[in-house]
Amino acid sequence: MEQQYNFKKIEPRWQKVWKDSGIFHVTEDESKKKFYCLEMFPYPSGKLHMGHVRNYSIGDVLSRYLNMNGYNVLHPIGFDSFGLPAENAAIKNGSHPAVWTSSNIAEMENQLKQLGFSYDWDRECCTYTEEYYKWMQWIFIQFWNKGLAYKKENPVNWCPSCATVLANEQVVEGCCERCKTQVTKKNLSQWYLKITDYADRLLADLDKLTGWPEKVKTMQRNWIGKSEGYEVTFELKDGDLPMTVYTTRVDTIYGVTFMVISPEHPWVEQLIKGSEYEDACRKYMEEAKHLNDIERTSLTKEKTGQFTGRYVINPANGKEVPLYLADYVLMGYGTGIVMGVPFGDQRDFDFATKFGLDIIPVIDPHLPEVDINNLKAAFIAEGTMINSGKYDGMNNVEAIKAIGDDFVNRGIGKKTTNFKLRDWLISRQRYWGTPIPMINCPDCGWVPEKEENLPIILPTDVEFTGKGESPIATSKTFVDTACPCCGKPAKREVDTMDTFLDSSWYFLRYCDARNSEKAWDKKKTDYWMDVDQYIGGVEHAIMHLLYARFFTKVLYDLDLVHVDEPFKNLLTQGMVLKDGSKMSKSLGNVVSPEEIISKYGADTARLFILFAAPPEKELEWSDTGVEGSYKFLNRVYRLVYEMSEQIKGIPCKYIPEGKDDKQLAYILNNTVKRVTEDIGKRFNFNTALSAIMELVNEMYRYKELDDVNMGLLADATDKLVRMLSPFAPHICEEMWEGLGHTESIYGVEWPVCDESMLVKDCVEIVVQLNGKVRGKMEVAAGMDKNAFQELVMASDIVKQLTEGKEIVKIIAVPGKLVNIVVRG
RNA sequence: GCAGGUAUGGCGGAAUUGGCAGACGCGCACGGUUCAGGUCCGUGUGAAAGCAAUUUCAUGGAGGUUCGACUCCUCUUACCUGCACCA
Repeated sequence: MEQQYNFKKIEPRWQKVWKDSGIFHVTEDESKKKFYCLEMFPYPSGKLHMGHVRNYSIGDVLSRYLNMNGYNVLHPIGFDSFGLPAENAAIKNGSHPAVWTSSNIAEMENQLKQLGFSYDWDRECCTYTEEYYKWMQWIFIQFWNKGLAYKKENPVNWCPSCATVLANEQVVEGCCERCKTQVTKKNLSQWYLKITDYADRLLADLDKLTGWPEKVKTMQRNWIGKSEGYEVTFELKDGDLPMTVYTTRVDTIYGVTFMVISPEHPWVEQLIKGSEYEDACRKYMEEAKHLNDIERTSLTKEKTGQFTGRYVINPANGKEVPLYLADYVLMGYGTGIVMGVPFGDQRDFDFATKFGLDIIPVIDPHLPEVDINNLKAAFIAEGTMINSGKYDGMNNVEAIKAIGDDFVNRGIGKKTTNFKLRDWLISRQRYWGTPIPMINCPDCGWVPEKEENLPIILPTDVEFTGKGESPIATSKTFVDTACPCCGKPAKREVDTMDTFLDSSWYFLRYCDARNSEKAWDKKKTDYWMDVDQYIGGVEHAIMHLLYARFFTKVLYDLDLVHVDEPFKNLLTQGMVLKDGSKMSKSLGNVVSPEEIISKYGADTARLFILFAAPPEKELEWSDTGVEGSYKFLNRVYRLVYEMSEQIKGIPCKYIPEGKDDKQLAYILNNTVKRVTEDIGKRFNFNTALSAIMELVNEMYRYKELDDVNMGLLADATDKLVRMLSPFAPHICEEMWEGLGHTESIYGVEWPVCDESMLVKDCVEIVVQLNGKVRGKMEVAAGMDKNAFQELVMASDIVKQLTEGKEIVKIIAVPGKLVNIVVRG
């Protein structure tokens, strides 16, 4: 151990030791309790950013801590390496996406190794490799065989100038990001996975996930969006199309004054044909193609619509109401047709106001402040039915069932459950993704490729122009094939899969990453799954986590895994900010991990990022804060260096004698207790580090005293280095060696708190007068309430405080406080 | 817009079960060390009033519950995240 802390020498040295000894490689070991610690794998965008450093530092502290607690810890890493940016880079530079991706991966692997994370690199998985996407294709075929994959038409963002499909991200203010042409919609036949078949289970099983943050579960519940209601069929005047609406508020049906149909509803064509409003309707439909769902459903956007010239008949009262096209009705939810009740729905209210339609009150809340005949906004509350024929006078909640049941009996209603969740559109008209292993045969239709022919390899004779439907279609070798069923000429699917599929099962592949015979051996997932702790950005709270849960449930039903939920505990980490906003190149407020590592070392970077904020919270980057962490490591290093000379050969045994011995022994053991709880139970690494800092401060004070107990100092030094090692592993290895140990600190036992050192005979308590602190006193610990209260009330402090005042009430909390309520 | 979240000194944050608001760190000030600067060691540091003891105010804002509220309830403001083809 050198006198000076030199991270530039220490860090590469220990990284090499770890690599050469293979210390982070794990195998299934039935004799040990397993722990699967997983961090969301990165997209290889180029270099690591601070969000990655934060995510992986959290995971590394946990992994190292659990390893020291005797667990067999699986801690893998990989790269989510298919996706749009690689393809954009290829279009821009005329290179191949694989070149861009693999050089990024190499760079990021290097950075991860420089940070000293305890990954089992032998299990590394990259989704763009043939050995990974082979099994992705195999899994897709299992979904197909189970009837969970299908093809359906769906409108996509379409740039007419590039003649290509655009991702939402590529649409900027309604225009193509490359050529600025206004984006429109185009119908394409697309692959879907039937996630809606699992909607009920995905919702119900959220209750099982006790280790998930409540906020994430709430977000998932809202996303799945289960609602109970009725489908009611209105009759079309002069036509025979059943105009079926979905409503959760069938009690308001007497307040229907119009009906709205989504502009992309397939029936619109025949509804408007020949009408005097036909041209106006077509124009409106064209305009609707330029807006996205968020804009369309915005409550603040002025409502637009177009009368179709048609009328429908309300089955409740036989009234005719006009039928409009309006973009606030989405084709993707319910039936694509909505009954307009301006009284009870704000969107309908806005629409009716704009188009001069009637507003009929149908519920009277009996509130004097509400004039239901002259509303300024839609009214939503419980009340008594009015203007509703035979239901008048009934409570509106009861009326839902009564009216609904009547429609069911009349054969024009159906009780239904609706989900906001839609089936998962997985096809992408892109190159850089897993090819969908399906073949279209003129005779057999869509058939999957034979399993023995997997993987279907991405062709390399492809042009990247940014134009056309899918780059794969430009390959001369890929498309034409033979039907796996009948052998006749057939064509391959040229679309690739959404990269969210790749990331929906990678945690299973890590369990058996090098298996070339199977996606994974069930014996291995039986041992390692489920993931004990999953850590990642809160921005993935809905989609990725829902898709991974869906996959796990399907694979469970196929008997390929033994768990039906993948992630037992979830930690969602906050973002890293600089000057109050997200670090981004456009804002120019990026601090690169590289910079910090070269200036202060990996240990400082890790320490700062864990100390600056608790993991779930946003973290404000501070350059001076980093310096503080660096100073702290130096302070620890100097202390341990000095101690290593003095405590050589002295056992970590002590009997505290004076006040100072007792104080250090108390702080030492209390620190062990606090740090253990903060890491293991609360994941509050910032307070764990505060506690360690307090211990260091106390050791600095104690060691300068005249009469010190060397056994106590030896124990404090030993425990200090152990406790700090998950946070700053390199410097701790160095100090551990300096203390005379020959084994790596990775895997030595986590220190244990000696409870006998925490027993105090005196506690300081607070005396309050009317809830305000007025004095403090020392009392013996462990008194019962009556004795405690009597003792305190008899004290001089209390006598002084209450002199000449009438005592109204006394609240005594033993060992904590006495609050005296007085008058006068 | 919808959904979810956050708000505490000059700054990052602490307060684990409703019980001493501001632990720990940064910054700042002063002192020591040093030729000097840096490093390092130490002391102080929410605001206002006061020589002081001490008192009053203070956890985005407005109310409420309670002996007692950063913590619970109602309303409100600002900001952050997601919104289904970015990953």
